[in-house]
Amino acid sequence: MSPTSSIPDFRRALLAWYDREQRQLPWRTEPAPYRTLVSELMLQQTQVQTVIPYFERFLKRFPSPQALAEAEEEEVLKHWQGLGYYRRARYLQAAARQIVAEHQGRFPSEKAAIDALPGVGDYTAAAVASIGFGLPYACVDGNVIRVVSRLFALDGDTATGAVKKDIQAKAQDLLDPQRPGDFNQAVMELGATRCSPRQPSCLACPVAGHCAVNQKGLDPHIYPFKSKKVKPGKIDYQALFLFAPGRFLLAKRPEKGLMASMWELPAQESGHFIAWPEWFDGEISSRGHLAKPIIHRFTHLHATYHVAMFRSDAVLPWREGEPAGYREFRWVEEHELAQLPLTKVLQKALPLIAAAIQDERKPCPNATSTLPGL
DNA sequence: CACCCGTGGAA
DNA sequence: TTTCCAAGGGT
Repeated sequence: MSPTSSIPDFRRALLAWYDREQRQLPWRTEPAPYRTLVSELMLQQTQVQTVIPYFERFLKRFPSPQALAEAEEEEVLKHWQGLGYYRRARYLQAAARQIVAEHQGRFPSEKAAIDALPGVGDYTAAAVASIGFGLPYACVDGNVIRVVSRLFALDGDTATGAVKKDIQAKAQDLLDPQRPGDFNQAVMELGATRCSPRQPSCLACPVAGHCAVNQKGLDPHIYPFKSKKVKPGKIDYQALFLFAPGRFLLAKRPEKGLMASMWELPAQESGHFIAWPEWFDGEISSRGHLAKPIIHRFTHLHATYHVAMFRSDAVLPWREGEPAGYREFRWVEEHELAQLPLTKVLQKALPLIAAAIQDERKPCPNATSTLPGL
């Protein structure tokens, strides 16, 4: 805050701007704590535009904590497919079950009970408490860190605990106790639409007059200071597309870790194509592989998937438990894909595989399936 | 505290 | 092509 500005003036200016220019978002209509919880879980590390269609589909299918609590995990994951950070989906369902089991299905209005919900940390608890129940807790997310850093021209590394604590305290001081939910959303809205990381629109900022960086003529781009991040590692996978007439083999990933419980092509870490799926006891009638590997970028992992394809003329068993590490294997038909939660890598691979196999089999008139040999 | 956990968009 | 990062939480 600049020396001449007051907190009440700041609140008034920010809330007036928010009342005037806030975006119309699905979770801002019919406000309810459960809807706020769903939106906040989805918005963790995920942009608003990405979340909107997921939020609408999810609320339509799981309109209440009861509906979500009673659902099959696989269907919940299916509704999260493509959104990433799949643990959030399971935490959300666990939270719904906790609300049903421990709060008789009534969303808890006490801060401590909100804190105790799975997948709910400091940020999300403050968001649900303030937006859902009007409780005076300040949210601190990436937007707030940036806005507060610039408002006060804070030079410290925001990765350190001391700076985080300082920002939390300053955000709490600024919070309007009369309208905590709107105020929290207003700061985040400002961070998303004006006080952005790369191209801050200080000329269009409703609180530029309160901002230390702006009033001192400092460069907003250097706030907040962040230490360099670690470069992502690289990893090669050998993935197998094993198919028989009408079916192909999918694997369900382990319950924990990367893309937990999602379905994908069975794969193992390897830099090379393997000649033969040794865990398959059937007879292979033909084989091939994708000309180009599938590149998939995770936050801190660059993965390359080499896809080998093996055709068998009958659906036969593979050796139990192999390849290692999977929760379940299943021969699936194309129409079943609509029910299974699939990894993005699998979704990238399927059309390429279909094209490769149809290519080998031409002429191939009247091909109605997008998948090979079906 | 460092690391893990997805994906898409922007520059 | 590479890098950053987005309404973070758990371990």
